Amino acid sequence: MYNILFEHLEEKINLSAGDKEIIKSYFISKILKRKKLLLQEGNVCHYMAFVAQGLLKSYNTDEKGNEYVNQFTPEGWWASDMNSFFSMQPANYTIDALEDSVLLLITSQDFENLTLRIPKMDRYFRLLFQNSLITKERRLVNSYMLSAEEKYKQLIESSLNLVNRVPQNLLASYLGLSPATVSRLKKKISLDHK
Amino acid sequence: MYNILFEHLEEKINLSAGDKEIIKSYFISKILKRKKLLLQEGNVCHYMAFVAQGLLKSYNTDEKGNEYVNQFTPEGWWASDMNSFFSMQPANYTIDALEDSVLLLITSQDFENLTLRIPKMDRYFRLLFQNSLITKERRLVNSYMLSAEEKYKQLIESSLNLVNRVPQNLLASYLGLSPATVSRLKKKISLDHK
DNA sequence: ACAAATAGTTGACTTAAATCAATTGAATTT
DNA sequence: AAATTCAATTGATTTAAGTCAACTATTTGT
Repeated sequence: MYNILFEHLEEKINLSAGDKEIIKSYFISKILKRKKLLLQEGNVCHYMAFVAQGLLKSYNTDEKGNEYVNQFTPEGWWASDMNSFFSMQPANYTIDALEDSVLLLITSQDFENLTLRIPKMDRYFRLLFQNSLITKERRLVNSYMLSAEEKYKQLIESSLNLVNRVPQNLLASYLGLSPATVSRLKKKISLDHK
Repeated sequence: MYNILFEHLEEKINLSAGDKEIIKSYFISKILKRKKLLLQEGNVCHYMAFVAQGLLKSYNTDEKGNEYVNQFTPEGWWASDMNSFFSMQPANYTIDALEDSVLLLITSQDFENLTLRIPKMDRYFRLLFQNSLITKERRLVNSYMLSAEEKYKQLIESSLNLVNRVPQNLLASYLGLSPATVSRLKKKISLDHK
């Protein structure tokens, strides 16, 4: 179960057998069943979760109860409310499982301890956050520059795997569009291809 | 001129006098006059810039010539096209100076060398990117969840200093709104306060 | 395998914000 | 200080996408 974690770390840094033992000792594993919550908006986010298997989503909810999906996290990626995790403030996001999932959790205290004990982990997370930042920035710019149709097309091109695992209404939410709009776009695009 | 850089680094990590000498040696300083470009969309971004004084903006342009401002970078912050800088691919953004500015530049090769020579710098950038990521995520969610009026109000509350240094049409662009809309919102809000 | 819950489609209608254009006002440049 | 460029305002109009609602199709849990 830790293999997938080490594989991902080793894409960015080299680890000795000893490093791996140490790293292992900072994580605890958890099974999160479909629809169960990892984090509830308003609570402090105590864990950063590496998804070893399954799929999570994080979202927030406005006064009217509308859900805004912020991120999907499949195997090999990390999920948390970073603001809450690093500042201990109440979380803005709720995180739950879209599929039965296996997680490796680390607390914020242990995150700190781990990076101090193994400085390479700072490098790993520097590279991880750097890449996430590039992706988020792209998404933000797209949200301003692209039409609904272009957003939907880009998502299909860049994340076909996700598109097949996630209900269309959640993709709509992720794109900042209404389910009706995405349904119409899907039809339009399939007609355009004929 | 390096003092402001060191102050910022020392908010996140401790530096010895020796560290500072080494760090200094990796940067070159540059004066960038108002309206001059640091980076042109389509070129590779060779530098990451620490703004010691002044104010930069980064933006991209669509086929129709519309500009979409992506970030303002005042003193004490970093500017670059991160994707281009770290991957050597052509940049998506253009970066220019809104005010006469003083920059400290580091090349991507030297960035790599510096983090390898002083691992604490990985920690610094881990923390920097971590915070940027939190901010970008907030902006992304706001772009979906908030109305034009709420976006504008939040910007005023959170960044009054910027609001006073940046022309209103660029703030509009940064918020993903048209200049006309921002002008109307400004009027509406001032009336609401009476 | 069935019932219940959830998701997707489609039409009619609304709406927030964009666009266009004319005018006024402010800042830079020479 | 005048000229020129750039920024802001405001009204009239358009438009992309949202909302609402009724219906159908698909998934999920028991």
